[in-house]
Amino acid sequence: MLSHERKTHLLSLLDEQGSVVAKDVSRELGLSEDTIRRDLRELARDGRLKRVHGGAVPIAPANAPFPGRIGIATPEKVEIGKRAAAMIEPGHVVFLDGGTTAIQLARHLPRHLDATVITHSPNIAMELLNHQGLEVEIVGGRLLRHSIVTSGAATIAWLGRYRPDICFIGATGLHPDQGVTTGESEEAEVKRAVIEKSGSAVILASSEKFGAVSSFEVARWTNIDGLVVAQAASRKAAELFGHLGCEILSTNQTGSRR
Amino acid sequence: MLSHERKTHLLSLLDEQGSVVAKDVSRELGLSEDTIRRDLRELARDGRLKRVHGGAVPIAPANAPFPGRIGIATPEKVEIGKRAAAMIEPGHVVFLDGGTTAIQLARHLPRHLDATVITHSPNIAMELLNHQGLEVEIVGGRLLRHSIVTSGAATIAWLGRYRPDICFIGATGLHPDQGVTTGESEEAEVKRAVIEKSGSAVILASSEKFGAVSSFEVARWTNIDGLVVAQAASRKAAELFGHLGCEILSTNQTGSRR
DNA sequence: CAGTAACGTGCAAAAACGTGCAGAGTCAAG
DNA sequence: CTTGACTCTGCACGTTTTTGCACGTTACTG
Repeated sequence: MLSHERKTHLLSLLDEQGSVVAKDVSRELGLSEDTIRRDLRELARDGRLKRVHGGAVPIAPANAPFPGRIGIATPEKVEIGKRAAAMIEPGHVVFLDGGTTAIQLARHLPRHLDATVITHSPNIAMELLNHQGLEVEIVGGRLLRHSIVTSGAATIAWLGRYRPDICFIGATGLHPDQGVTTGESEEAEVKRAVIEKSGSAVILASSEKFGAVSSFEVARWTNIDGLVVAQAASRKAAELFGHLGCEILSTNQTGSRR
Repeated sequence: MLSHERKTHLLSLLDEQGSVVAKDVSRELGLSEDTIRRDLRELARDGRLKRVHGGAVPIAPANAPFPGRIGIATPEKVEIGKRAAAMIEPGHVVFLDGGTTAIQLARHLPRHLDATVITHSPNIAMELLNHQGLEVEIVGGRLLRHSIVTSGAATIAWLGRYRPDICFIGATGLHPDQGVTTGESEEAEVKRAVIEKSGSAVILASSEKFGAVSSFEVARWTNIDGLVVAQAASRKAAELFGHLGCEILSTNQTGSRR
C-alpha cells in the first residue's frame, strides 16, 4: 500500500466519519501505529487535517452545515455499505433506497463501474455524481424532508416504468414474525413498490434494527432475497432470520464473490 | 510488449484503481521493475501522472471536491439569486432550473416561505431541505452529470403534469436577435418544455451571457416575461434587451415588488 | 497523583530508487 | 549480407525512503 493511498484513505475516513483514530486505522490496514502517526503528522503539516491526541479531526470543525452530509456514518453502516456495493456487477440495473446506509453503499461503489442506478433520493444522486461510468436515473415526486427521498402517488406511478435487477432497501424494523417495517407510511409504499418490481430484493440491515417493529409494513420475508449485515452481527442475524429463506450476507462469508 | 502499450496500460490502471504499484505491474506483465519504473518516470515527466514512492497516482489527486459544493458563487450570481428569490410569493408554484445562479436563488428564499418548488436538479432539492415551509417536487429522469439536472424523454413527459405559476431558467446565451440559447441539446428541450407550461418565464441572466449565442434554442424573446440582472449590468441589459417586450428586473429598480 | 495510552525520536532492516552498463534486437546504409 | 548506430531491457551497485521497534517523554484519565 502506497503512502499516498494511506493518506487518501485517512482523509476520506475523516470525511466520512468526522474523525480518525490512529490505532483503529493501523489495525484496519495491518500497519504499525507509527506509520499512521507519521502520515497524520505529515497531513497535519500540510494543513489537510488537525492532529489531536489519539488521531485526527477535520481542519475546519464546523464546516458541515450542508444537509447532504448529515447522517453520521457509523462503522457498521460503512461495513454494510461496502459489502452491498460489492454485490453490484457491471451491467446491472440497481435501485437504491435513501438513507444513511444506502449513502455508504453509493460511496463505496467502484469508481468506474458500468451500471445503472435508479434512486428516489436526491442525496444518493448527488453522491453518485463522481462515478463516471454510472448512469443515474432519478425517480421524481414530492420530496420528504426527513428522509430525503421522493414519495407519493407520482413516485409510485413513475416506479412502474422500472424493472431493476436488484434493489437495496433500508428499513427501521426487522422482525422474524412481523417482517420488514418502516416508520413512514408513504415511504413504506415506495419500498413495497420497488421490491415488487425488482428481480431480487436486499435489505441493508443495521443490527440496531434487529427485532424492532415499526408501524408500516414494507415486505414479508418471503419477498426478501438477502440481508446485508455487519460481520459482528452475522451470528445474531442468522439466529433471528436464518430460517426465513433469505440469504444472510456479510463480509468474508456466504460467498465472498464480488 | 511495446513501451507504448505498457504506458497505456499503466494509465488505464491508474484510471481504474486510482494508483499503480510498480512491483505489482512488473509481476503482472512479467517485466522487471526497472522497466516499469522507467515508464512511470517518463509518464511523470510528460505530466500524465504523479510519481510517488512505490508507484504512481493520478496527476489531479482524486480529491473530488463534493460536486454539490462546487459552482462558484460570484457576487453577481448572488445578487441575481437574491433578486429573483424576492419575486416568489406565498402560495406560488415555482419551477427552478439547475445551475449555479439557481442555487443562489434557492439559498436566498425566505426560510419559512409557504410555496411549492418544482425542480429537476437534485442539487437544488438538497439546497431546499432547510426551508421548512416549502413543498419540494422533484422531476425525475436521467441525470446529466455535467449540469446536475435530469433530462431526456422521461423528464419531458413528467413535466407535462405541472403548470407552474412562474419558472426561473438559466441559459448560456442571451442575444437580441438569436434569443435565449444553451449549450446542451437535452437541457434545451427541458427548458423549452418548462417555459411552455409556465404562467410566466424569467431568465436568470449573468452579464457574461449578454450577446452570446449557444447552439440550442431555449426560447424566443416573445415567450420570455422577465430578465433578472445584476444592478451593475442593468443599463447594458436595457440597451440590448429593453425593446424585446420582457421586463428587465434588478435590485432597486423597475418596482422591487413581484 | 499515579497509571495508562499516545507521542516523538533515533536506529536498523527492508524496500524502492536512480544510474551506469552490457546484451539483445532493430533498422538502414554500405 | 555485414556493419554500425540506436533503442530497449534487465542487472549490479550505491543511495534514499520507508517502516517497525525501542526507549524516554508527554498527555490524558480516574
